[in-house]
Amino acid sequence: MDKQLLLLGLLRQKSRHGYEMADYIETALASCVDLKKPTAYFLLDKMTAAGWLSHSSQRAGNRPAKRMYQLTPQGEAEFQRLLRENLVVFSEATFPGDIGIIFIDAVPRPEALALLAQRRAALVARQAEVQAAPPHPGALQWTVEHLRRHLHAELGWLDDVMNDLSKKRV
Amino acid sequence: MDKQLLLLGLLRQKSRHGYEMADYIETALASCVDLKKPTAYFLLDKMTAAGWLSHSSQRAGNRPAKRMYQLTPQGEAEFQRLLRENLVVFSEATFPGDIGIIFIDAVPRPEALALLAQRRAALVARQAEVQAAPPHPGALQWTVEHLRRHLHAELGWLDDVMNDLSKKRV
DNA sequence: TGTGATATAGTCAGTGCTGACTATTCAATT
DNA sequence: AATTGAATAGTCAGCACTGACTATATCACA
Repeated sequence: MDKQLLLLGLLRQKSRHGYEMADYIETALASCVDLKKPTAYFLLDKMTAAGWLSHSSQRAGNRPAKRMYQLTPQGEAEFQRLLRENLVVFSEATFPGDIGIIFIDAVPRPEALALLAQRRAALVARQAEVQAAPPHPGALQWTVEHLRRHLHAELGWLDDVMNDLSKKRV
Repeated sequence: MDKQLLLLGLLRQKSRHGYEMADYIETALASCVDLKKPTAYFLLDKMTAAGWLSHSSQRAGNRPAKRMYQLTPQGEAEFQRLLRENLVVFSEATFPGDIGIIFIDAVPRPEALALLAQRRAALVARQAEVQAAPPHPGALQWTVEHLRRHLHAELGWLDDVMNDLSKKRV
């Protein structure tokens, strides 16, 4: 439902067309949500069928007709409901990378450290990228800060793991 | 592929049957990986078909026949490959809870704070649960520590968000 | 002797998502 | 005039996963 919430929220700010939203999400919002174009179209259709959205063809400028979506009153109600639902719950992330850690003793110590060093490099690169990003407007800043903190925690942990690992007697 | 890696890793330690693994994963490993019983059986079948696993029926004790799985040499090779693949990449988590944050201004300030307070309570409860868990053996300790740190970062961030929010001029 | 709990093994339809593809119109370039 | 690229709108098969269910054997206990 979170993806629906996102689409509803974007449409609530102003009418938009599918391509615009999908593109915006895949670029500007890529760091905090995962939503691909086909999914966006699919959900837009679904929510239209459910009466949460209406759309009107509209040609702006000289471009091909766009399908502009907007919230219906029911859509607004659902948005309010989903938003509250989202705000209440704490949803724990899982870390697929931990699975490798569990079995790390199956690979020779030096190689394991080299592999983790690569992981670390990717993490640091990502950190730099987030740091360099232009300031985000409004509440988006909080999500960026969220990401920053988790990256920071991640790096600290990874360093400790590598440290432990390099010290550990075989 | 991470789930496959997990199953392979468990089978590498010793032969096991499906129920045992699914149960172990859903209880002991629930914090770092998400894998349900039907998925486990499905993947076990699939990997058997691919020649990574073999199995033998075996009745131990008086219980119904168990199907004990074990790695084939090819399975061991795949395990090694998947393990390295997993160790190298840094995979970023996404936070569905951020979507609500983005649109938080759509709900009246006091209500928003109350909702986030509930989220916070859930987070704190989870923290206590993790803290109270019995010490995990071997490399599992690292994954628990991983979780601990992220929960800690999460709490710090959430408190800052709530603080900002309660200060913010309307 | 029956009844329920537990250990084991599945199955299957349905959901949510996406990769990879097609189609159309216009602008820009050659 | 022809070609390419980008903005827009989709479509669809297929995958990964799971909720909810069935089946069977044994054990504990009323």
